Amino acid sequence: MNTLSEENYLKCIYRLWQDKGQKITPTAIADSLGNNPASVVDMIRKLTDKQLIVYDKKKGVELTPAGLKDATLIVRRHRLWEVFLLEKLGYHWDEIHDIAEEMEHIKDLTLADRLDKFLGFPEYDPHGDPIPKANGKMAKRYSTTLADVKAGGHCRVVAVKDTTSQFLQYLQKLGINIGTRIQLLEKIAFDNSLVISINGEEQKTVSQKFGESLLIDL
Amino acid sequence: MNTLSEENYLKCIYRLWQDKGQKITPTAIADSLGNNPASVVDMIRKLTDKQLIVYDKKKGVELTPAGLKDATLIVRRHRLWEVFLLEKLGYHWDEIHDIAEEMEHIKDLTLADRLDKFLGFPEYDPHGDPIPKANGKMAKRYSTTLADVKAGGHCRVVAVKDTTSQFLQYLQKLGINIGTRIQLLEKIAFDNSLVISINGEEQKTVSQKFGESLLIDL
DNA sequence: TAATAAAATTAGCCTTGTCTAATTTTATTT
DNA sequence: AAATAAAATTAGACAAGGCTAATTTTATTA
Ligand SMILES: [Mn+2]
Ligand SMILES: [Mn+2]
Ligand SMILES: [Mn+2]
Ligand SMILES: [Mn+2]
Repeated sequence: MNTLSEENYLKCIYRLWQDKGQKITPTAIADSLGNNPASVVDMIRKLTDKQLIVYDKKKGVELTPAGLKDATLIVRRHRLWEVFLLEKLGYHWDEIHDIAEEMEHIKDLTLADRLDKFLGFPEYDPHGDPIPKANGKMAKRYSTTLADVKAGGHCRVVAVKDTTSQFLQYLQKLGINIGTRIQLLEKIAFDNSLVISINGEEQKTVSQKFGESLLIDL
Repeated sequence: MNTLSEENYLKCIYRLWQDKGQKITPTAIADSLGNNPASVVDMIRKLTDKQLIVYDKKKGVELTPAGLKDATLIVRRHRLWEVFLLEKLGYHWDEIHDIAEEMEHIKDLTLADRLDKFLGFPEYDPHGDPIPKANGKMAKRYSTTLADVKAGGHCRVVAVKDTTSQFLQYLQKLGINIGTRIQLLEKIAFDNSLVISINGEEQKTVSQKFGESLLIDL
């Protein structure tokens, strides 16, 4: 049985592994969790002792099969609870992440499966992230961002890479949701700002960071 | 904001206060939580500093209005989650308490109220305990136990005082639920064992401890 | 390659929440 | 009232999980 902290580290490592296929370093983990690298080194030792990760100076941190299984279950619970909070309790898009951050740690063998069934086996969470099935498999994850679209191109929003309420509320203000159609009218060469048209409406300009936070399907 | 441990202590004090109107001592709290009295003394200091309890050597521990408010909210969340787990996720009577023990600590201002609404504002939890409303008020709590019934008397089970799976599974085996009618046929003078008839069926003998754990309405 | 910068690690400290053992207070019995 | 038992408290320890500051490694840059 893993502690709450161990679970949060596992989930963080899982996310870094999915996001960038890059080397997962103590500093990367520290940045991601808002912790000190020294604390991360301590936890790397604990998780290594529990055989949930392997740490190699060259390759960085990697999840073992056991660690991947544990991490996947935490992600499954997180995303299922997000669906519950949005669909059953009527929370908004930007409110659910932090609550699910706590709920994902509720430990009961059959809870995730019962919740999954109760929710009708959803494939994606409200942010467009695929929900791992009981067997660990999950639907397609998208990786193309709005910033990757070429000028003139059309696309459809399928997921958000950033789940902070700041970003989600900004999206709401712009009228962007999962499924919204966007046309990239122009890329400003100077700072990679993006001029877009949302659902065919009047154009808006958004930053490069914004574009990189929105996952799309062409 | 209270920590998980502080919340568990507050809830424990609340329960001891409701159960017996008696003096709440460090040893009583220690026994109830399975902790050491020395640890309890430490926590009494913390909760006193936070002005959630008042501790008087003569009167024992008492909740302040602020402490009572916090404790009531934890109990509200616990009982609402129990209803959710039983009614929506299909858990059994004896499985829900331990899970709710974790879920009661999820912190979000509107969560209890949303859950309450989603569940249709239930008055009682699956163990027959009244669920505090948002304003802190709650339906009648029963205090008469099967052990208080006089020989020959009839009664109806309204709640269980003990929520351990051992007791609940025993009840299940005997065919006793909330609402079950019981006739007390005889009290054995020797050890206060009770000879009962469940829903008018063949007689069974149960212990005094059993009788004191079952709340009834005459 | 040497100098410098960045990353990783170690050492030592802190808080929370727990424990055991020893001591002091309070209650109960003779 | 004195003796004894029980309860409460203090003192000191420990594990988890975090921090800062110092040091050692590893990468970069000149
Ligand atoms: Mn979390
Ligand atoms: Mn999500
Ligand atoms: Mn609890
Ligand atoms: Mn209950």
